Amino acid sequence: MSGSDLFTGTLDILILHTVRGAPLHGYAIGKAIRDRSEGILSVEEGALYPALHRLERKGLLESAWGKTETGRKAKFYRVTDAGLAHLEAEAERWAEFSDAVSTILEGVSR
Amino acid sequence: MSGSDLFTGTLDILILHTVRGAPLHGYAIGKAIRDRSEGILSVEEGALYPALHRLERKGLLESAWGKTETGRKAKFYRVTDAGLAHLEAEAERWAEFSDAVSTILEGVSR
DNA sequence: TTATATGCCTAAATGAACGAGGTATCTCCC
DNA sequence: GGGAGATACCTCGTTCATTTAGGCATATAA
Repeated sequence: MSGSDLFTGTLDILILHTVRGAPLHGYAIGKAIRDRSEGILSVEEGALYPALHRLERKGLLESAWGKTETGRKAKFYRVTDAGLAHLEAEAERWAEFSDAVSTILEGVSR
Repeated sequence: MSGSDLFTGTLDILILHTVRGAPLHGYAIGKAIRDRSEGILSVEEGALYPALHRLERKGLLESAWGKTETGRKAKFYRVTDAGLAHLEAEAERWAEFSDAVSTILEGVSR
């Protein structure tokens, strides 16, 4: 149904991109995506954590337990080389796809 | 997985938009989407027909049997008022969403 | 001390899309 | 006559991401 959230398939790209710069822990990843999109992209935890595990299982992400700035225990994720390659390919595919959809949809709601 | 196809959730919008102008039959809808996106958006029949039935069940589409220009039997779909309203809302949501994703992803693959 | 924010997680249910199969008709060509 | 290929419809089983709704633990601010 999609209710009011993400279009399936984009979460992985968003996650990979978000941890591309520096390792981040799950909770912060969700927050970062939400913040940077000004609330438009809301990442449910029930989707976020499974996605992180999925990406790690695929070798696109690596994780290590560490401490946050405030001293809390957290699992930090960083992108692997494979993850980076995957991100680039998928980002390209996304750009192509969303351009195609936008072109077709042009004028519907503007 | 998504292999190489649609990002889930956009098919409904594409269908509604495609039949917005004039009633079309399923096969032609798939072809129209494929053609207008220059092959980037490929609509599998296993996704297309269930989607048409789904949309009709929801009252967003209406169907009637008719004949194509070449004289073949085909089921023609047209958008209902509810379908039009839904299309406009979803297209807006799509625009907002894809803008947000593109903004975040900016610079990844360009 | 109690609520709120941080931080992690899982399990059941939903449902969309994929892949692969099937039927039938029509046209074109050998 | 007989096959190939395009048109046109359909369904079924599987896969898989997301939603909804929980649970657990710790820290901090009211």
